[in-house]
Amino acid sequence: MDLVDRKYRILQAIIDDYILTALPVGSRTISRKYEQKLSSATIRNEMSDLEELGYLDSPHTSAGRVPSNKAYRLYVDQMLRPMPLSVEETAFINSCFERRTHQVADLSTRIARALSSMTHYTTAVMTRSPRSEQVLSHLQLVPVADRRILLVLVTRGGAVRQSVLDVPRSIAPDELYAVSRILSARLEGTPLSALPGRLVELSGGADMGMAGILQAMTEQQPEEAQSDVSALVIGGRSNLLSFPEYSDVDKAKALLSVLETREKVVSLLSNNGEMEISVRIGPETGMEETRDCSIVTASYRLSDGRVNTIGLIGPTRMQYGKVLSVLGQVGRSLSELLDENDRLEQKR
Amino acid sequence: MDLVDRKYRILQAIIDDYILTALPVGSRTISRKYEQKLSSATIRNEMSDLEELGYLDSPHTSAGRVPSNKAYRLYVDQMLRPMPLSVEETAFINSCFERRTHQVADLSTRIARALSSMTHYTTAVMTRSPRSEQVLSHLQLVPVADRRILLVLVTRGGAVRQSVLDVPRSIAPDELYAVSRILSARLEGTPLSALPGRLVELSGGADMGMAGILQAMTEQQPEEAQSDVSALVIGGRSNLLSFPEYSDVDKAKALLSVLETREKVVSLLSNNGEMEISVRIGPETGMEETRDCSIVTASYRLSDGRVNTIGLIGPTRMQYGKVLSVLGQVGRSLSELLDENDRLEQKR
DNA sequence: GATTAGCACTCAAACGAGACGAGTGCTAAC
DNA sequence: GTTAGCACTCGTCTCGTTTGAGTGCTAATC
Repeated sequence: MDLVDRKYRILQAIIDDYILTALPVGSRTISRKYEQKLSSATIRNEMSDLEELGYLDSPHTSAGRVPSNKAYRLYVDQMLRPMPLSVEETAFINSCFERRTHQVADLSTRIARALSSMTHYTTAVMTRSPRSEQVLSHLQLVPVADRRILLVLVTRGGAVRQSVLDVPRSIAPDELYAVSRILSARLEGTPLSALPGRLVELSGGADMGMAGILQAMTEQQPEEAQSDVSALVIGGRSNLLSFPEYSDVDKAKALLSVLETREKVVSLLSNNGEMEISVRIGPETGMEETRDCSIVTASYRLSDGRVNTIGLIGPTRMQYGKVLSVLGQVGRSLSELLDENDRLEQKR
Repeated sequence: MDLVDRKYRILQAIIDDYILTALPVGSRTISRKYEQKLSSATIRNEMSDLEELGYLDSPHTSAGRVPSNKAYRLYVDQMLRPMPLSVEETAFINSCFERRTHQVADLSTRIARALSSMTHYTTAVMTRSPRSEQVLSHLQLVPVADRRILLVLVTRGGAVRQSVLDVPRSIAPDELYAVSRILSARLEGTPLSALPGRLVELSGGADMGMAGILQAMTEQQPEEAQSDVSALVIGGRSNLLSFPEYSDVDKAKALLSVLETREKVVSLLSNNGEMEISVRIGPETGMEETRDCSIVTASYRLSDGRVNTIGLIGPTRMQYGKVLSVLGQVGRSLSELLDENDRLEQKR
């Protein structure tokens, strides 16, 4: 199924042009703009072949040709020329990560904003904390109100989770500290996923005072803890409306609705297997509503064991080259930031 | 400027009809659907008067009339008939607040979802924590990693803020607890707004060990603390695209862009003075981009001193009756939930 | 004096016929 | 293998026409 050089070049030209203009590409356009040695008739023949091979579709007889999903696939896998970012662009990305932060939500928001402003696509950033992989390092109970305490869980990697619990009796700060010490010592090293089980075990031999706290801890899990996804930020939704493919309000609405359903966004960001960067085109996105979209995702493992997934969504006619370069640079800047964080931590 | 009864009724009919259909209303429609005793010619004369009085606009000579912002104002202030919710609707709202929660973010998300699904408008929920009004009740430092600690601030009302700090040396958990006790005792009762100042004072007489922590506390304020707004959730954006006024993609895009700018949303939700429920129509929203929108906001004071503002945004042709009833019911359900929380707290 | 029937007038939207033009496929000549 | 040429397709644009909902005004009616 190898395409001879010329067909290959023509196909590439068509895709390039279509990505740029969103208009079906005609043979004449190619012969003038890309392959001046060849007449439009020759191009026409080649295009006819390419259509037969499944790389091109024609909306109707007298329009030009449009790349098929198969063509985009080939384009992404083989035709993509590395497209270096301008100095300004690199600088811009770096500037977004200059200030240090430990608030993952802040960082995600910044990433989302930066990416959607640079690419003009919609960006979703998700942070996953696989509970099975996270191991408790420290536990602390903090008094909040009379019969209300704050439970803080710190993992080995340094991730923090907290939730407010109602307890059946009032507990003095000093007692709370004592309980924290005991629990912290007993539970240190437990994977978060095993925590509920361990708590039940412990409450067997616990005295009355402790039992109430343990019970509250088991029962009052925060909603967030139900899923692994701890933060989900979406930016640049309005960008979608600039694309001619969404000049039809109904289509735009359908896509925006998907973006409003947390589970759907999570699933769109998720099924990229173990790839670091993945490009899914049209039906590969695995969702009916996004059959005309492409999704590019990149995942990074944070030092605390959490996984950050960054996704860009747009029409299949996506500027893959640009998107991949930008995502790559973001990845580099991000690891730099994280490394620096870690280094600072070491040095001190 | 009082409108005689009949004019008043006719105006009301026009607004009702326009809100329902989004189509300019003609004299014939009114005479058939609303005022069957009167001929279209009579209505026509009245409508002409109403236009002169500034209550109606005509898009062009041969279309019907459209209510002006002044008309909506009158409608909201005087014409609104209480529109009781159906049993199902009330039940639905209540069901959204059944599960108790201390996570304001969860609650906000639920409110936003419920409101946008019931009204088909876009909902924004904001939580403000006026630092000047919040008074520290307890402070706790929790070990996170080698030279990294978590600072937890608990206010008298029971609100919790936390941030991760980098400190210049490694501190044992027990020392951290001792420092927490000292600081907690010294700072208890300080308004959060006065905290930075107090910290500087304290670091004057502090020993070396403490000084580093105090410095980290003053310097490393989390981004969130910069503003009073601690959470902002928006739901039902795609609803906007169902309204004929946004069938023009550019208009939709402009409005969606506003919703993507945090500061703008905060400002839209904010300037309702001290009203519990406020309705702002068109230019009253105070923003160029929303001159064709109306915004209804409701504010509730939470028991911990924070203020929750719920806002609905849609075209000026908004179903004010329905929106106000739903918001009212949400307010009731919400206070019930909060009261119950408080009662539980008392009883135990 | 208020109401209404009647009528001329307006104007956006819907419709339809052409003209246009970008594009194709095919054939025949180079 | 390439290309010039040509007939054909079909969406889009343009423009005049029709339609119909609506208005304002006037004169007759209650």
